[in-house]
Amino acid sequence: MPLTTEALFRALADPTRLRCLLLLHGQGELCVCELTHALGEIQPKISRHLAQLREAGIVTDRRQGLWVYYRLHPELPAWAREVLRITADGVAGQAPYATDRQALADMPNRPGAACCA
Amino acid sequence: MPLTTEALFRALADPTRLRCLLLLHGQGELCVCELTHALGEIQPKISRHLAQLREAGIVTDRRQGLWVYYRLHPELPAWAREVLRITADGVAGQAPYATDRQALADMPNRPGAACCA
DNA sequence: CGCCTACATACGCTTGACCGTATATATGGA
DNA sequence: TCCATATATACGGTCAAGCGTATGTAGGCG
Repeated sequence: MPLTTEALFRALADPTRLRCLLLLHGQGELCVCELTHALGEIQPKISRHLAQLREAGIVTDRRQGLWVYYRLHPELPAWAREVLRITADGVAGQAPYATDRQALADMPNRPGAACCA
Repeated sequence: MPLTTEALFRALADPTRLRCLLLLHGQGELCVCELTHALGEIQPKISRHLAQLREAGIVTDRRQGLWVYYRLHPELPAWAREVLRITADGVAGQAPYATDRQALADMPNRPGAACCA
């Protein structure tokens, strides 16, 4: 079942999901604890919203060790990516999107490749 | 108060509002009875959703005689128009958007300039 | 095995969105 | 003035979305 327009906009209509998606759009791949830290929300809340995005076909996940990494679904329709791109451009400097990026950058002990420096 | 990203996506997340907005985007200006006929919905439902869109700053209205014409708000941010354009392109041939356009074209006794042919 | 960390999910609750019906308001014409 | 049409809104009800808390599951390490 393909992604409908309505399903995408319903996903984007929640601030937590929109913030996650814009972060994933800019960063490529993030695990749950990174998103949790970046948004400053509790973990079950982030997990629940990511599950919704996964069930809608907007993101995919990949487990690596203890961590589960989320990214935009590789088969996301072009128009959906366009919507994300335009939105990301339009709100790049605004709160909370800019502060989310900053909080992620300032996060200590980030898992993944970052720890192998 | 400017239009927030979240407010736009919340507006687009409802099928009735999305159908109205895509019609308005393609047709420029439509009155309530035209939208009611095109979507095949009852009038109070259309009016209520249009009121929400108006309060969100996404459309404006103009009364002319008995009819109230709605159109996209002239000061709608460029990114919001882009989102609408991309969406309209992406779903142009699909139901119910294509059939909405057809039903509007087939509507008898349309008010406005169309009757002066 | 036992423990810790990361993540997912079940539960109960609250709040708000959307609905249809009924009614109010506004305009134009007889 | 009275009526008809077009539109807006008020009311009451239903349902689903989102929430925090608590608990389940999965992987890594001793």
